Amino acid sequence: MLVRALANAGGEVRFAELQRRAPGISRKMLAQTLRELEYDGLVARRVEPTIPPAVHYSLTELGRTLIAPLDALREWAETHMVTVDEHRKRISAPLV
Amino acid sequence: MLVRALANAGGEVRFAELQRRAPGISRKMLAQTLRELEYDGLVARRVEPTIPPAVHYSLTELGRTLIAPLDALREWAETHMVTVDEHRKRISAPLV
DNA sequence: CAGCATCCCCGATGATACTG
DNA sequence: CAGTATCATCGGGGATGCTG
Repeated sequence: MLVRALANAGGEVRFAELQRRAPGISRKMLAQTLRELEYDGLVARRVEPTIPPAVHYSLTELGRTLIAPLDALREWAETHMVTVDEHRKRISAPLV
Repeated sequence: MLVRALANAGGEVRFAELQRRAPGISRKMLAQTLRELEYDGLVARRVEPTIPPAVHYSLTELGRTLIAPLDALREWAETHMVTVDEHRKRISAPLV
């Protein structure tokens, strides 16, 4: 997730760099999500008025409070995905 | 969320009861989601072969391990939603 | 570089009706 | 009671192209 990508970066990250850190996300969704997160006050956006412009994103203090609960979830997923997969196979009734 | 509704219930809950505990969710989505959760091994389903049938749902042990991280997130939301709302108003550029 | 603007499509979900 | 089947919609998101 974006918040994790921004957290990993530590400080500010530029748009393109963020895209590399969030593999699979399209430019459109990246831009859109960043706008939402900025709107919510979770992400700060800083524009350097050069040509071409350089835009830097970072987590706000509020955004950083989200890291822990989010990581808890991610860790749950990592720890239990194997178990879940095994259970799915055991059922062997491929749902849908 | 369903997991929370099941957690609240403590033990087994029947379909209709679950629907009451998860307001806003349609019968279709409830049934579908329950099947997925069962498939993943997070939810156990027990059918009493009476007429009409009585189906009982409950969290498995695996399902219960998900409660904590999920609640952490929910609590984050409850604690910070006010802040987020305030920030949105301060921006006053109604996004979209 | 960092986005918008468009067009387009498919899948997720709701509404409704039927059943063992 | 506890679903399933069918139909219709609607909007999220991808692809592409343009621009300050």
